[in-house]
Amino acid sequence: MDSKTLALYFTLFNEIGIIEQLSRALFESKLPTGFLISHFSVLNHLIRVQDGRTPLELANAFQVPKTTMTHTLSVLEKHTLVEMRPNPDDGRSKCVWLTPAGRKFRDGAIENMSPDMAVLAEKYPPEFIEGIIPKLAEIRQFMDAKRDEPSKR
Amino acid sequence: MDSKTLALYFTLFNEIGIIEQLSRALFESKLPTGFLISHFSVLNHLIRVQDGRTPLELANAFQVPKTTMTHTLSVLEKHTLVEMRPNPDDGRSKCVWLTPAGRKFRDGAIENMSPDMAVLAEKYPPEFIEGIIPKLAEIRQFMDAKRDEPSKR
DNA sequence: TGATTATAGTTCGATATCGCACTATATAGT
DNA sequence: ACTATATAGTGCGATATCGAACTATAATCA
Repeated sequence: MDSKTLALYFTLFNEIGIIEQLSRALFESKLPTGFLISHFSVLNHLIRVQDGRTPLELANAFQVPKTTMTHTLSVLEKHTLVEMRPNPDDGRSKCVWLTPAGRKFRDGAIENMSPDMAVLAEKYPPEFIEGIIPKLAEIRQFMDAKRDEPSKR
Repeated sequence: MDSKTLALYFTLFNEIGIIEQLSRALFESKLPTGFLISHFSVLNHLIRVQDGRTPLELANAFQVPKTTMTHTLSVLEKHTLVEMRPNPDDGRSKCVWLTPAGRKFRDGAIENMSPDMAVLAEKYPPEFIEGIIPKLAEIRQFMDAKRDEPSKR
């Protein structure tokens, strides 16, 4: 692989990294002080896929170590945005449930983020975004699959 | 903006966020233990745009607070991968220079990352990547511009 | 069933990131 | 020149992320 081609792939991840940073900063500026995307993401995920997930499921969904998820959940719990209940199917485990305050927090955050998305949509209409997403999703799936199978080890 | 369209834009940033996480984990696994992408990125940047940059220029380039850059640079300096010299043009400032070890570190890291990029390239040839990058770059530039001009404030 | 191994979650220690406040130097305004 | 303001970098404290080790419960298997 020549260095020119290599640079191309690096550029891809560099662009992705920068957008990630910009969007994170943008989104976090719309959250109440002290809250981060990690907190919002968990609440949002619980609404999208139904709450009652276990901490481990959440850690896998976000591909963070379980210790990180323990910490994130403890913050959410401290603010009564989620509630931990024992897992009826597994004595070692727990289930995470949204509280009404948690749902409200998530809805409010989305509302605050909406105007910025609208500004973006003025310049880049839905069709433009629809043209990109499938390609990114493909790459994401490929990388995700490779992750579990680190070169036949 | 209807919630369906809103969700589309969220999906974009979600995909980007996941790829960022996966690529970060992948790249960091190719670095010597204890080093992170933040360290590599600075070395790489100094080679791409010439060393002799100031800490503030670097902080802006990566859009991190200057305190973060101070910390990152101190780690690099501790490992003699960079060298800080006074800025001849400004008594408050410093310039960051690569050491031979720093160049070697960067080159070695790129070499270690190469095989993974090659695997990716097998499935997604350069033309595929070239089709995505300009669109991402556009969005990145747009967001970057908006960042400085937070709705006419 | 008893012993072994695997899994869910937490605790702990290390490092990263970030905001605030501070020092030192530079620049602008008078 | 003198004062006021802006800027470059750092120190410090708070929180986030992560890996290693630990506890408790489950699953496997002889």
